[in-house]
Amino acid sequence: MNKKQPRRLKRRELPKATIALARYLIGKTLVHKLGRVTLAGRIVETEAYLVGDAAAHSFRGETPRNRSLFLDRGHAYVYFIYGNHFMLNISSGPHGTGEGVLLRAAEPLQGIERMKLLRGVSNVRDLARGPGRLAEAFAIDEKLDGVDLFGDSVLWIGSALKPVGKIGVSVRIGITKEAHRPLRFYERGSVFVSGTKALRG
DNA sequence: TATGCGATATTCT
DNA sequence: GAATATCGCATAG
Repeated sequence: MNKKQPRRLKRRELPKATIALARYLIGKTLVHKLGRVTLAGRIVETEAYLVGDAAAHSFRGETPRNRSLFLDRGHAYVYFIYGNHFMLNISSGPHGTGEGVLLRAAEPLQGIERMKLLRGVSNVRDLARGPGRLAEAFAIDEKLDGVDLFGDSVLWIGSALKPVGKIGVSVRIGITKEAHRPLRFYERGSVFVSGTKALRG
């Protein structure tokens, strides 16, 4: 029973550079329509993956698994990892360029009861705090791989519903290569950002 | 806070 | 055939 609705963002509104996009997405709204239920959350943490970046899945070229990462900017790249988690990325470069932004955490706004069912937890703070949790809370799976987030699909990015706080920058989480590059962006002080307290400040 | 392990698709050798 | 992966949870300290 939510009043304020986000506006669908258009592809041409997106910054062209991947790092700029990662920063731009903080505070925006991730929306997934599930029949009658709408799941929505405020993106509070992202990471950029670039060309020539050994930590990026595109580093060794295009394969069947990472092909969505090479789509024109604004498409979903969803993959399965560690035997039990999906991750949601947004492709960034022009078609043929393997860059993208990983969505790592969100603040649940709408459809919270459904998210609790999907996740099997009741603590709102833990619903989408971390990339695997975010995907589970938003019912993201391989069927959404390659979807255009800026067309008219059920999964899309909307405008910000609240002012965005200060944005922090740090190294990325959970990678072993290029682990020193400052390519993680997050809303400072948000309790919905993943990692320990130090990683939210 | 800090390990430690599960469970599997994809890629590498 | 083997290693690795953009993690999360349980359990111990």
